Amino acid sequence: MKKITLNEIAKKLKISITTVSKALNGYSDVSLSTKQKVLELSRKLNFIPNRQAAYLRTNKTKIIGVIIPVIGNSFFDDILNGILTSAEKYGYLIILLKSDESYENEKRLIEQLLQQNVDGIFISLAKDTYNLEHLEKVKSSKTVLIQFDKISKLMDSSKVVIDDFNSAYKATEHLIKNGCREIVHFRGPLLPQASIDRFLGYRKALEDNKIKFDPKRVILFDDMNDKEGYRLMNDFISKKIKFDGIFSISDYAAIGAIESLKENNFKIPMDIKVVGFSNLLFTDKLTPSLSTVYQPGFLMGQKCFELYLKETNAIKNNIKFNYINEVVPTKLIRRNSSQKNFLE
Amino acid sequence: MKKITLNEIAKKLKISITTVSKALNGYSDVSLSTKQKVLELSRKLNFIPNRQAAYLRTNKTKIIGVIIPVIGNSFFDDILNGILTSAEKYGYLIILLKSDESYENEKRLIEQLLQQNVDGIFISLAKDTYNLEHLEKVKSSKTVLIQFDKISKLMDSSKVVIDDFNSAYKATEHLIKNGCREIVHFRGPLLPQASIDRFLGYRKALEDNKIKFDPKRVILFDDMNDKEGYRLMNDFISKKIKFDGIFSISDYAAIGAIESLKENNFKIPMDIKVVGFSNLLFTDKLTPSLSTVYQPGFLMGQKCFELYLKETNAIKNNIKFNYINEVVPTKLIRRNSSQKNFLE
DNA sequence: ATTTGCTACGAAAACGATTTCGAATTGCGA
DNA sequence: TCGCAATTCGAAATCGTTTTCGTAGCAAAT
Repeated sequence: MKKITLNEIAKKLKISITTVSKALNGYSDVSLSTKQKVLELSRKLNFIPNRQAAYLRTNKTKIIGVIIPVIGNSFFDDILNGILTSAEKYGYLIILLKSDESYENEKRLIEQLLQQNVDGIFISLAKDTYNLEHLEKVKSSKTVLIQFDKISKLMDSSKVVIDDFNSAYKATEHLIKNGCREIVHFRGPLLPQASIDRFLGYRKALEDNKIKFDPKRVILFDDMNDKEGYRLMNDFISKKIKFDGIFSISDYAAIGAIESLKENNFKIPMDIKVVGFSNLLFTDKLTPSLSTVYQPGFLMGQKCFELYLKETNAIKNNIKFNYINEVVPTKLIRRNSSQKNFLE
Repeated sequence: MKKITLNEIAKKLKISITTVSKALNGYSDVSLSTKQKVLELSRKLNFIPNRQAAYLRTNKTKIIGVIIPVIGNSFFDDILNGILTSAEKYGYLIILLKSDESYENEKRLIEQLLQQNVDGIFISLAKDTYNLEHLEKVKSSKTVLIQFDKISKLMDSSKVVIDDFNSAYKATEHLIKNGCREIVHFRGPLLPQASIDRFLGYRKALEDNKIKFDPKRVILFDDMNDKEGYRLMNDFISKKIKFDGIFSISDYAAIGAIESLKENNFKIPMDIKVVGFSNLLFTDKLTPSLSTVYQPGFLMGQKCFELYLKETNAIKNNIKFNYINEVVPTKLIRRNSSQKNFLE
């Protein structure tokens, strides 16, 4: 069974390809009767327009490439959900790619996306991405670039992020208000901006509350998963440094830490109060339920698309466009793991 | 900045487009010296081959469309991860789509994928998909179709699934061995094959152990989330029907049920033992940790790709090909929620 | 009779690659 | 010198659309 093309339809109707194309695309210079004939026949023959061929003329693929560091994080799932929902609404398709937190992969993936002539690239950077040439390449190829969540301030583009500094500040302040004075900070890898800003928020909250910042209480993570949280918590406990709270940049690490704490007979939140970050799935179902900061992933995904649309429209209409830095609100979720007077 | 094409390179080198193309694609009838010149210049000009133009001749997009019912289920994340990993290995890109459990959406999405001329479509069906015309369309357009997880037996194609019947049998048997005699079954929606097979496995396990099957103890779910689990558990409890175990087709529902049980002062696993399905993220971190059946999502994703490759290769080499039904092994994970002599 | 203004349609170029097939060039042995 | 094979290259067709620019035909206006 051969594929149906405009040509086929034109021949059977004894009209030109041009007219068929116009009839299908709502041009006004085609009579109602031929338009109906075309629509009817193309439906009958099950005509499927060829997007790649169309691209060759229009230069629009209506495809967005999305690069995220990893698959399986429920926060990224939320973002993805937001992106997909918006994409569907506007007739776009999404090519999904994962960098596995590697800059080299990221570079390669971007190359692939450019070969596909995607109309836009949404990216959340790998944790070890320091070089930004690959992003420059995106921009110089006139592809719209949107950074989200893990962004680089050194790269000019529209961005959608949370207010990391203030979110961290609030979380830390919350611990302080609930009586903590010696708060351990689980910090992410050194490079990512989010990691830096959250650390600064943590430190500022201490300062503002006249608590001396102690670098021995910040723990650097390379990989923010529960196993690492467990391991590094064990390490820290063995150092016998006093502490009564934990602010973790990641729910994963916090959950791992809680496991370790339980095994070491610490009571949560009585002895140690902990708050995580992201409000991952089921963190409300844990015992104790985990306090955390909620990030509106779905909304962030939608915002990515909005910014993309604004930018392409500006380009299309040839009007000046300034990159937008969209900061979405977070919300501290107070659960049992950080409660003040907790009765079991 | 104009886009670089084969033409540009050819002109600057004063050779033909043909030769440039051949040099870039490793043809043997181009001398080493010109090949080097071409490679060098195309690197210098940052030449990016145009995949859509290439497609028009080759008829291969090297894109796979993947349709899943929802985003945000960690089991599907695992599958997706497997698919993406294999795709990358073989130089394919993935267009990701979600049906939101709706047949109508599914139909539309498939239409879109066919317009994109994807080389293959991997699909996990929506829960209300009864009509299979859209899948027939895929096949009649010579696009390779692979069904995974939520499949339809009525549609002929390669498939990758788990052994739902036996997995459910084992889970139920496990509850029986640990002393349960009146086991409630959380069943999914009526249509999906997995839902049916798991129910049959449950019933067979009862039979084989001389336990009378009681339809009043099977609870039909429309939406298998924790809220529904909570609500329907409450409903069931209010009916005062005796029970001492739950086999839920979904971890989500099981987790919701446990919340309800706790509130109603049932002790788990002492009073009620429960086992779920899927081994979702953090089910091991709950209190009590949730017994469940693990499904190898990542492996399933990889298998999808393997089956796809087998089928395309067969088609390419024009050899006969029989659809493959790949059944991957599951594993019952015994945790605290179903333990026999549990000491708190 | 000529002009004007519509409507409805089509010819043809263009997008950027791949691939077939033929031809030019070269080397080399007879 | 001629013929032949091997090597290297290119002309041109092709994939399936979109879009520009005509133009034919016809009615109304001058």
